[in-house]
Amino acid sequence: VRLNIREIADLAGVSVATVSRCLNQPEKVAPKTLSKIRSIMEQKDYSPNPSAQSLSTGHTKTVACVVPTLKNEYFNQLAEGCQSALAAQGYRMLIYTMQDDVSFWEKLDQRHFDGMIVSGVGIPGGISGKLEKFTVPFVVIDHPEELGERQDISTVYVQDEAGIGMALTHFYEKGNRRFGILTGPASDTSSLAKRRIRAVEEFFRRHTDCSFTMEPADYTDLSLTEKACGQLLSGTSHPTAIFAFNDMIAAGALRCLLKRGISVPKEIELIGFDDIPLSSFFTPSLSTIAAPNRKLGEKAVELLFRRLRGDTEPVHLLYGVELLLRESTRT
Amino acid sequence: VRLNIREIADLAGVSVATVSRCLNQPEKVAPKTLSKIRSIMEQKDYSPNPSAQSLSTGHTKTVACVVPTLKNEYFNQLAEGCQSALAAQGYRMLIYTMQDDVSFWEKLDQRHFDGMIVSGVGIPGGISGKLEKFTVPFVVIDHPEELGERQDISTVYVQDEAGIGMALTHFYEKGNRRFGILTGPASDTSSLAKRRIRAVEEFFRRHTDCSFTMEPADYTDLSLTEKACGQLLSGTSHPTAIFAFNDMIAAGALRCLLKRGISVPKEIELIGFDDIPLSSFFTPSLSTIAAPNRKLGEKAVELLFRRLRGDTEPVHLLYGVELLLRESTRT
DNA sequence: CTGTTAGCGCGTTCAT
DNA sequence: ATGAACGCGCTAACAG
Repeated sequence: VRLNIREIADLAGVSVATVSRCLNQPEKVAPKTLSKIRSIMEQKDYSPNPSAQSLSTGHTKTVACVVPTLKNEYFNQLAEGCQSALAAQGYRMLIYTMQDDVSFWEKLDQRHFDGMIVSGVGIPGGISGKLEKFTVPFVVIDHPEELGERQDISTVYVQDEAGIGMALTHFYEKGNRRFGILTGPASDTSSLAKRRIRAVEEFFRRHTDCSFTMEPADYTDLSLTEKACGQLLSGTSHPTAIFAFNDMIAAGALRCLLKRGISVPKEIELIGFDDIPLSSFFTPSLSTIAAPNRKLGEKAVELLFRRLRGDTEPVHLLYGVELLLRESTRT
Repeated sequence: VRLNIREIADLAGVSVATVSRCLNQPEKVAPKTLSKIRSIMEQKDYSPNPSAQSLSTGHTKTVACVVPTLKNEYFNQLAEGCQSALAAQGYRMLIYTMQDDVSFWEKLDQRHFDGMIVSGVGIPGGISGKLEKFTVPFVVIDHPEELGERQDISTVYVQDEAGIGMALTHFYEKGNRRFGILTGPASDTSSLAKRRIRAVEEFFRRHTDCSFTMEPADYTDLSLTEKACGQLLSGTSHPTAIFAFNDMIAAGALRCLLKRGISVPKEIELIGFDDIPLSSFFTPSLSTIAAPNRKLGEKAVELLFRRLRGDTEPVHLLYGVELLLRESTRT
C-alpha cells in the first residue's frame, strides 16, 4: 500500500533521480518541478524506504546505546538523556544491555547503526580488547583511562575521585574516624568501579587516623545489599559513617540500618553516589554525590554527532560533581 | 573490510545462491559444500548485511518499544522486560518516547521494525485514531477497552479496578472515611489514567459514607507533586488516607507529609500503585498495589512473536495485582 | 536542470 | 544440488 520512488516518479512524469534529488539536494531541482513532486509526495504520503536508503548510503540514522543493565536508575537516566537528544536530531536509538553475556561484543553487528554510546561496561582487559573491531564512531561515558589503544575516541565522564574525596572528607571533618564503604558488586570490573575503589584507598592513605572496611554490594538484589551492610556493622570497624558507591546500594543500606533501629544520621551517617531521582524521596532523604546523569547522555550524543560530521578530534568532557547534603548526614 | 556474499561465494567456488541457501535453507545444500562454505564464513567472520537483508525480505529483526516517557520507573521496567525478552530471541529493540510530541505517530515509520509494543500512550480519541495506519503487528500493554476498531490486536494488562478497589477497601476497613486521591497529571488522557479514575468514582458511589478529593499530580516534577499533596491537606476533606495512582507520585506525597510533620501511617495512611523497585526502600516503606511490571513487557513480546509467526488470534492477558502492605499503612 | 544506469547485498524463483 | 538472473528501493555518477 506504500509506493516507491519509481511510482512517484511516474506520477510526476519525471525520473527517479529527480525525485531522489528532491529529497537530498533540493537546490539542484527546478523550483517548479520541485514543488510539483513535493505535492505528490505529500499527497501520497511518500517517504523513502529506510532499508533501501541504508543499503545504498551505508547510513542508518540510528545510534546504539550500550549499557550493562537497565535495572539501575543511573543507566536509565543515561539512556533517557541519549534517547531524547537523539530523537531531537531525528535519530532512532537501539538499546542493548550486556547483562552477563560474555559474547555480547562479538555478536554486536555495527552495521545496524551509525554510531554508539557505550557506558560503564566493565570490560576485562579494558575497552581496547573488545571495542577495537568497531569502525563506527562511538563515545564512551566513562573515564578515558581505560581507552587503551583507542585514544582516538571521545569520552564523557565525571570526577569520581573528587566526589569520593568530598564525601569522605565531609565525614572526616564531622569527626568520623571509622568508615564503612559499600562498593559495587565484586563482579563489576568496570573502570568506574575500580577507579572509585582506588579513590577510597587513596583517601585513607592520607588519613591514617581512620579505619575502614570495604564490602561489595549488589544493587540488583536487595537482600544481598542488606547483607553486605550487615557485614559492615558486625565487623570490627564499627563504622559511624557509610559511603555507598551508588544510590541503589545506599537505599539498601539505609533500609538495613533502619531495620536494626540504627538512627540515620544520628548514629551512622550515609552518603551515596549518583543522585538518582528517587534518592531525595527516601527518608531520611539521601545525601549523595550528584552527577548530571541525563546530561552525560545528552553530551555523549553531541560528541557522537561531531564525529558523524567528520570531526575526528577526540574530546573528553569532564563534569564536576556536587556533594548534596540532605538528611542522611548530620548538619 | 567486511566481505559480502559475492566474495564468500567466489572463495568457496560456488554461486551466491548457494551461500544464501547455506544461511536460510541449509537442508537444501549438499553436506559437503555446506560445511565448506560454513568454514569459510566462519574464518572470514561473515554475516549477511542487515540492510540488504531487510530490503530483500522486508524483515528487520527489530521491534519498537513505545512509551510516553522514560522518566517513570514503571515504564523503565516495562522496557527492560521487553528488551531482555527480545534480546533472548535475537531481536533488537528500538525505543521511542512520545513525550509531548503530538505528531509522534505520524512521524513513526513502521518500516523500521517488524512489530511494536505500545504502552500507556494516552491517545486522544483512542488507539484507533492513531494506530490504524500500522500494518505491522503490535501489542498494547494496556486495557483492551481502548482498542476501538482494532479488535484484532493483543493486549497485556492488569486489573487496575480491582487494585484500586483493594486499596480503598483496605483503607475503609481500617476505619478511614475521608480520602485523598492523587491521580496522574491532568494531561494524561491514557486509558489507564481514565480507568483508574473511574474505579475510584465507582468505589465511592458504593461507599456513600465517605468523602474524597481527587487532585492531579505530576511524577516528573517533584515540586508539583508536593504541591498537589498540599492541596489535598489544606482542602476541606482532611483525608486520613491517601491513595496515589503510581509510586512516583506516592513518593512525592510521602515527602510532603513528612515535611509537614505528619506521621505516616499513624496520622495518614498511604498506598501507591506499581510497586517500583525503590518503593520498598522508602521510609516508611511504601504500601502499594503490585503489578508484574517487567513481566508485562516480557509477555507482550511473547504475544508479539505469536503474531510474527502468523497466529492472528488476538489474545488478552490479564494479570492480577496484589496489595502489598508495608509500612505506610497501619497494621 | 534532468534522465540513464550502475551499483548497494541479499533472497528467490526458475532452469539445469 | 546448484547457478543465472531478476527484484527489493534508493543514491550517485555520468551524460546530456
